[in-house]
Amino acid sequence: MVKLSVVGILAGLDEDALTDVERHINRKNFSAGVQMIEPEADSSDVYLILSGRVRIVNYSLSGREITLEEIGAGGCVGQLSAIDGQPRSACVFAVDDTEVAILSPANFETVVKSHPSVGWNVIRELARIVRTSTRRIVDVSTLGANERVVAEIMRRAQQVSDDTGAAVLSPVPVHSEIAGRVSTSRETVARVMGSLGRKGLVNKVDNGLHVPDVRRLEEFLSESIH
Amino acid sequence: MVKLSVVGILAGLDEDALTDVERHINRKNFSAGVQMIEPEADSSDVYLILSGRVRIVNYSLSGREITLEEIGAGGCVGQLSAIDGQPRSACVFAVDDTEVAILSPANFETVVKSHPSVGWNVIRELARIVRTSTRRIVDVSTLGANERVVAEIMRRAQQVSDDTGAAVLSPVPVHSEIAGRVSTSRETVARVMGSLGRKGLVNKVDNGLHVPDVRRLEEFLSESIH
DNA sequence: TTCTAATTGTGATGGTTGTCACAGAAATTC
DNA sequence: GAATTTCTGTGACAACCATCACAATTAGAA
Repeated sequence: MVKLSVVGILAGLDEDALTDVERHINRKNFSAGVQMIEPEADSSDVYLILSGRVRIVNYSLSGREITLEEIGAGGCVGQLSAIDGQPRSACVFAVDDTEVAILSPANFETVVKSHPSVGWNVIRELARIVRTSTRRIVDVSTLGANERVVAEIMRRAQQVSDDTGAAVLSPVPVHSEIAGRVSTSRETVARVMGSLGRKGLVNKVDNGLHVPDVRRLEEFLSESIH
Repeated sequence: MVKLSVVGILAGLDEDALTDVERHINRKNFSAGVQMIEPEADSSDVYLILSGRVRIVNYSLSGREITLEEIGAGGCVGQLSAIDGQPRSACVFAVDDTEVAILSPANFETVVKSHPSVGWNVIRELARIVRTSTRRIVDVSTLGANERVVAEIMRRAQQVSDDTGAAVLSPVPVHSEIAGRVSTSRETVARVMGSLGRKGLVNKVDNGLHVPDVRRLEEFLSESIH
């Protein structure tokens, strides 16, 4: 059984406090692909991700999928409703098999208020989300669809680049998944990836997508914006 | 001299605590139009707005202005940098003459951590920002520019509509300001407003923009999305 | 392996909307 | 009230990209 201490927002709690929290949660498992939270449902529980991976998505009326966030073990989802009592605005589903600890809004508030460090952790987490969202708003307002795709590949590569400036994204990102994250169509992603490949900026290796020189990707992106 | 108690995130503090906070702030005034915070500046101070109004904007390389938020008396700006220590990501300028109380990041953290109610207020405020940002991401990913303009007028009208379902936006919103808020061009806003006027969904009165029936605006919007 | 499902690649096409350009209206300043 | 600045309205045009429609490829299951 996974310990609650893996959860980011609970960092800084001592053993006693953790066992106390333990008494107020419900553990639950979701298999990969299953929807965990549907919008409009009037629950406001907070889900602490103990293992696995979930994705927060929103569907447009035309059926287009917009990925808002993807969160792995240690993260949490559903805080917003617990904080402001408003209905959920998106749905959450398990990408991999996922184990969660469910905390009621009242207990969430209690824990946050009674442990300053938890409060601060929640604040930091929300600040991170605000920063990400703001960057996305700016991206989508200033860059074209093609550039957004390049920017997304670039960001992913930056996170895993080694000291030679190369990076391997593994497994190869699925086009439709990228499309959901940068608000464009799958076809546009395919075209951009093709063109990056032809330019030698990325190339496929059997276990992933190889970016030989992240710096050149950055340059290519700033050239294409003018 | 404006009291600190107008500030939303300090709600719930008693007199003693407020006078204590008072000792750690610097008051400052900005005239309308002046830039208060420029990005890249490596200060991380939090600005509590005591009176006036500020706008948080971001400029694209092509010079397009993106309005991220507009905040009036009682609000606060600059928290993100104080929370995560990262550089500022946008600039802030005073829309009206504005009086602020400036709090250093260290003091901000102290106040937040030592008063659970302040911590919770900050959390609620950040949650509000996350919700707004998310809605905007969804809007910009699923609606066309024209629809976004209609949606913006609709939202503003909803906030001030009376019991007959009518609303007056006063003063008349400036087109370029709307454009900045919904990530489109000033010309597009002009065209949409013109068309709404011709359909009788909005009309100008001398002191503002009159929306005779907010419901009809909502219907019009959902019809135009198909 | 063979069959099936998922993913990718690419052309054609039309709608949307950003951009440029300028004229007219309104608001401010002097 | 004249002059200047800011704001609004609108046409023309081209770029960009979502969508449709398949074919080709790859991965996964039977």
